[in-house]
Amino acid sequence: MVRAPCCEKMGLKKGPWTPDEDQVLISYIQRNGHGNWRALPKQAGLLRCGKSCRLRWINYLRPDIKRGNFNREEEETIIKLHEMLGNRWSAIAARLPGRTDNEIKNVWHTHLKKRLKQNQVTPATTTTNNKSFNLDSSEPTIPRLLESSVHAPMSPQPSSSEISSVTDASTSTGIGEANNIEIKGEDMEYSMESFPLIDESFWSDNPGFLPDEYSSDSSGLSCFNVDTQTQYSVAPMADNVQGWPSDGVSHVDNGMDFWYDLFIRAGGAEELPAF
DNA sequence: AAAGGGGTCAACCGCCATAGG
DNA sequence: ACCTATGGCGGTTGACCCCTT
Repeated sequence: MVRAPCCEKMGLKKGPWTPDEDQVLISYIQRNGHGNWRALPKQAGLLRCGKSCRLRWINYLRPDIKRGNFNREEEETIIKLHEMLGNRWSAIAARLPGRTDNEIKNVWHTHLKKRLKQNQVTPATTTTNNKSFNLDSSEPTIPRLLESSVHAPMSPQPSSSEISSVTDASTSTGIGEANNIEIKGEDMEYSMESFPLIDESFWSDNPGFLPDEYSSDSSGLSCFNVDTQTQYSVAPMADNVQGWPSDGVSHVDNGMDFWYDLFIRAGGAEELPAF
């Protein structure tokens, strides 16, 4: 299909927006909305293409945009969601009110990716998994589980084309080993090391921590809700991870729900955040 | 003080999905 | 069923700024 020529071939302006252009766009959208981006610049009297107008509005001029630096909680949320969703920035942005996909993408590439990489080269040390919970937090909306994704120690990872078999906790030499698992989707890789470390001792050392309606499997890396007959991974997961969960249905949200469930039952938030 | 390098971020590009004709 | 227009998305670019040498 031959595409319509864009801005530069139509004598339209490119590059940074001027305050005047911003004002024209804002007042036009406030008066008329933005039903048709393609037609908008002409109707508004802007020498821009519709795409450029849309981008400017969505990424910068929208009234509900939250300006300023990302706080720690937002960054941790991004890291966690990126573990789940990969580079689906718009999906991540949808869960961060006031933040745009472009902004999140920039933060990821400029800050977070670097930070995670630094953590990867940190020599592996044994840490306890659930100890990373900070239940003293006065801000209950995001599980402190996320802390562990930032500070999780990294060690060489085994390769696997899909979720690998799980080292049986009874033969495992360490917590980290039991969780040193890599999941590969179609175009993404997920390291279980980025999640709180969990092995059999996690369940046994935390009587009452695992909700009654869940029963963990032998690996300790998935559990089963006996009420809903649903299997959950212990880590939030992507919907394109092959062969997981067992029913083949996307359980992205289930994964998150499960974490939140654990978090709440560990004394965290009273209510689920709006995910 | 000037140059160079790296970081940041707004904006663009090109592809894809989808609605509508 | 096919074609086209449009919106939306992720990857990339380049201008600007700041820090270091």
